Order: sequence, then structure tokens, then C-alpha cells
Amino acid sequence: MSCDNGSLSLQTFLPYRLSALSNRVSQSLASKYSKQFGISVQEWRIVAVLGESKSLSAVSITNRIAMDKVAVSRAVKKLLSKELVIKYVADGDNRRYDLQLSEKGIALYQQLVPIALSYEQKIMAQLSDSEQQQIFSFLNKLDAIEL
Amino acid sequence: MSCDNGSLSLQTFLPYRLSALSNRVSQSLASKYSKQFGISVQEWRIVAVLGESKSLSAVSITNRIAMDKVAVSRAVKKLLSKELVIKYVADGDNRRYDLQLSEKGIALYQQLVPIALSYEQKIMAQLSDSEQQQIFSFLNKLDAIEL
DNA sequence: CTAATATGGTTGCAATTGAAACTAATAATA
DNA sequence: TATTATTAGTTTCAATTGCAACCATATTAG
Repeated sequence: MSCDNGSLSLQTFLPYRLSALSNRVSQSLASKYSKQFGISVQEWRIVAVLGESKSLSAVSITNRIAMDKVAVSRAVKKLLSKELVIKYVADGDNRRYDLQLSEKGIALYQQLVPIALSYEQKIMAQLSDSEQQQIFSFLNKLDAIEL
Repeated sequence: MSCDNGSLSLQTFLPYRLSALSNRVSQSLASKYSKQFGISVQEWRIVAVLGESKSLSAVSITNRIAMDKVAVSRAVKKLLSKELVIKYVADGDNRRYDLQLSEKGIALYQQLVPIALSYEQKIMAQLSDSEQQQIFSFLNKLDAIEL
């Protein structure tokens, strides 16, 4: 569907379309998170990743999700002030802090997961079966390539 | 491929994956544009849209691409200072400015189009034929839905 | 014709982001 | 054991963004 004839229209330019869609989705999710739970997308991502695995340092978080350490540091600071996570010096390394969800954080996580999943379902429901099957394989391939 | 069992992993959460991919693509393009041409992605988008249609007001630009009028205003200001576009009061409406590419802007546009297209090709080449066929239909469907 | 409303575009200010510099602690090297 | 190099995380400062208020012109309604 993209054009191959030396001319360019943003409407058929994959990077633009990808960015426009992703921004729309992100912003709609961001406003949901913010209105209902008072947290940002970054904060939610950290909560999500901590919800999956009991205890992580900032660096391990950076390795799991697409956030650099500065962003993690700032988001964690906010999560701490909201008492959604707790932080303690790691065993055997005084530079590192291990983070885990607090009681309050776990409660938030458990509230948020079904909302996030049903949101995703709403999107997926718009796609044909074959599209649903291909979308993650597509994302995986693209994640693997050098840009 | 996403999970349907009430648990959530960011790695299989469509909004997250979409955002991560789109950011990666955007950033790599942004650095290309910036290094080679000294312009931002927003500026490039405006150049692209002006390259397609001779003359547009700021509002028409916002209607065509996913940029709000503040972003357009600021990007246009930079393009003017770089002398890539020219601006003149519109016929019959003294509030409106019509914008078009300058000679220099056209030259930039003509340089950039093939680069952008070959970049897109590099991405598309990673996808199977059926994926290439489905990707824009997929994007179109998602653009159409309410979030 | 005048008052109210709407539209095109810009500006100001606060919040967010990015990049580099920084502190503190660990690991590696000699 | 000193010395250097890495690593974890934070801070700082400038640039970018987002939102609301703003000016100027156009349009509409009374």
C-alpha cells in the first residue's frame, strides 16, 4: 500500500502512521491512568513490571522496558512519594536499590491490570483474526532489526 | 499472542509494544533528519505536507497531519528562520497565512523524499508479503476506532 | 450597525524531557 | 594496596511540550 514510485505522502509513510497511531493510543491511555489513578504512563510501566517480578533494581527495570535510567529514576521518585513502591539498599551492593510494590502499589496493580487488558481487547477486537495473529509477529520482527 | 488469562506482561501488551517500536523508529529518523539536514521531525512533516500541496495555512496543516496548531506555529517559525518556507497573508482573510516551500525548501524536500522512502523500504523488507499487505489495512482500521 | 461568537495564529508559563556532568560504590588492574 | 575504570543512580540546565490565555480578524445574530 505504500508508494514505490518516488513520491511520498505522509498518509502512506509507515513511520508517520506508526507514530500517529501510537501517540493516539498512548495519550488516550495516559489520560485514563491519570484521571483514574493519578499516575503517568511511565509510572504505570514501572508498576506493571514490578507487578510481574517481585523486586527489581532501576537498572533491571531499564533492561526490561524502553525507559532510560534517568526516566526510571524520576518516575520512581514519584512512585515513592505516592507510597506505591518501597526501596531498600540491595544485598551486597550499596549503590543499588531494590524496588518492590508496596501494599498500596499491589492494590493499584490489581485494579489496573484488568482495565489495561480490556482496553487492549477493545483494540484487538477491531482486527481480523489474521491481523490479530500477525500483529505480534510483525512487532517482533521489527523490534529485531537495526534502524 | 497477547495474553487473555487475566495476567499482564508489558512485552505482550499492544499499547506498550506499539509505543516502543514507534519511539525507536521516530528517534532514529529524528537523528537522521537532524544530522543530515538540521531539522526536527515536526519540521520535516510540514515540509513533506507542503511538498505535496503547493500552499497551505497552518490550520489546513493541522487537519492533514497529527500536529496541533501550537506545534505547527512553532515549527513554522523555525522553518521561516531557516528560509525553507515562505509565508504571506491569505487572500480575503487577514488572519490567515498561507505557507509554501521556498526554493531552498523544495530542494530540501527533493533530497529528503528518496531518503525517507528508502528508510521505509528497509523496514518493509523485514516483513513477509502478507504482513506488508496487511500493515496499512491494520493501521487504517485502528485509525478509525474510538479510543 | 453593534454586540456577541468563532476562528487563525501566537505567546507565556509550568511541567516534562534529554544530555551531560556528577556522586558514591564496586570491580579490575598493576 | 593504590589507581583506574565501571556501574548504579541522581542532579542540573537547557530545550521541548502542553495548556490556557491572548490578540486580531471574521462571522453571525439581534
